[in-house]
Amino acid sequence: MDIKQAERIVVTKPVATRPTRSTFRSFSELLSGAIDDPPHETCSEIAVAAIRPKTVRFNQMASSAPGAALSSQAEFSETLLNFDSKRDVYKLDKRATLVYKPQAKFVSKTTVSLLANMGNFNSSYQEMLPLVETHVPCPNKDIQNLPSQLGKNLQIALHTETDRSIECENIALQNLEEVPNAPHAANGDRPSYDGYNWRKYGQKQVKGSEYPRSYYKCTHPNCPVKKKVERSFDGQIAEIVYKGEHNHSKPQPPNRNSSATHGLGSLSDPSAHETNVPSWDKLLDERNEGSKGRVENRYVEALSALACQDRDLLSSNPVVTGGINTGAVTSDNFCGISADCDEGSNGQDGEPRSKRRKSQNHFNEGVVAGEDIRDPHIAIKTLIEIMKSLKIYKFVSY
DNA sequence: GCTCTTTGACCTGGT
DNA sequence: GACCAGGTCAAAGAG
Repeated sequence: MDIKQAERIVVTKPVATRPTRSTFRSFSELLSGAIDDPPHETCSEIAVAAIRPKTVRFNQMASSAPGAALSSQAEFSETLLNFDSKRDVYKLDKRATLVYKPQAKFVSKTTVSLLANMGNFNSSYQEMLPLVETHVPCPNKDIQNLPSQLGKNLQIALHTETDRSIECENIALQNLEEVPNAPHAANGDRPSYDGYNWRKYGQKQVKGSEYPRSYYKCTHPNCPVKKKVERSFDGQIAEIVYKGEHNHSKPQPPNRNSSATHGLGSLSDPSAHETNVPSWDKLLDERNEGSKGRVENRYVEALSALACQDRDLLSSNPVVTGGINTGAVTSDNFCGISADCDEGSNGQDGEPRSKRRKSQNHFNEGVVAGEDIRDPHIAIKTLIEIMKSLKIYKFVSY
């Protein structure tokens, strides 16, 4: 399929310099700017958002010393995002400064459109998402499928600033674009969160880039699409550049009715097929009747991802241990929820799988701290409590 | 035995 | 034409 250059949205290549006080804007400003723009320009903004947010870093130390970094980030973040303890709301400080690495990229309009349509959920939750779901190298699936209902629910629970559009979504989407260590699909292809399968064909250390760049091809026959991915050493996406357009639709997930233990089912819970214990994914499906189930799932995933962020902190945290654990959820089995928080946690074979799975099932029941977190309001309240207890006030997207 | 990743070598385009 | 950097190929090894 020919790639029409004219259809690509070209983003001029900025010089990679540290933004100055006057040149960069806070995340909220960027978001509000996107909203204020007229529709046509909003489209461009979406395109930019879809390709720009590869790097929103505060401190490189984050990857080298997770615990310390979290602490320092928390301190830093307190100046950026303040909680209203009375109302459980948070406010973005306009002075907040996020540093992201500018880079020239272009994607097709089709790609932009696809990204933009990957879940048209509202902003409140999106604001939560980058923190919960991109700060930790946890494979969180189907983020793009978040229903708008979730945003509505969260708008009730959180009094955020203005309505945000898809920029934040795209940021989250990009940061979640591909998950390292994701189990292979049955056919050996590596499904990504953009829904396509990719095969790595090269890797190179690019001059001027601190991370190695990996080259991927779409595994679909005759599909010309390629992408470059720069991933930091802790496995988080630093940059993604798409090239070309898919000449096919997204590969269909396997029919779970007939083979619920294969394909994406196993992607979610690689070990699920080994036992009769229903996989997390499957349970989700069972609950996914309408958007409500998905809303619930996102909370559970968000909580699990948060837990993955620093299990030591969680385990020593009175709110978490005293609250969540009363719901039979420990910091460890938090990670079990999202199937494979990271390779490390998965590789912790000190705890028998059955035990982890059992714990996971507790969470599957949607009970945390004695409350039913399937209720979005309760879920977000619980989440905020945990965040507050951990002094996590800011979304840091890598 | 198949498929994927890794990685050094090679190719290509820009200066 | 030389040099350089990015992109791709392909053999070897791993799972």
